[in-house]
Amino acid sequence: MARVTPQEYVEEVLSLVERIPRGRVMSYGAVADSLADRSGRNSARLVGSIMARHGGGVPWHRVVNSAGRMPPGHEQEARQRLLSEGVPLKGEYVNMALASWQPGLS
DNA sequence: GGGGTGACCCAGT
DNA sequence: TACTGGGCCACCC
Repeated sequence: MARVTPQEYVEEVLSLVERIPRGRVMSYGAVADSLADRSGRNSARLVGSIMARHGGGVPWHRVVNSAGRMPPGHEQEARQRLLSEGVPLKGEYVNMALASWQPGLS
């Protein structure tokens, strides 16, 4: 498969995150999986690194880990934003069963 | 060139 | 619920 450059991969990740609808979320792993075919990469850890470094311009709070936990150091802000978008929360976690989204889904 | 680190994930214990 | 081990891949010494 085509193995895009690291920089192109960053673009792919960011543009996908931008497409996550209000009130829905995606896990790092789901993002990695969705881009796997196109990018030749499938590393949730890499997506996490990318969000940490380049997530400033996208709705980063709509990306959480597979358990629905929010990024360390930003729990408060993320929780606040998710809440205002109507994302179903279970205490400190996002209710992934209800909020998870993936491209192709309406 | 080599090794540690991290906004991760999954299966197993 | 919590911890471990193996896999992942770019970044920074």
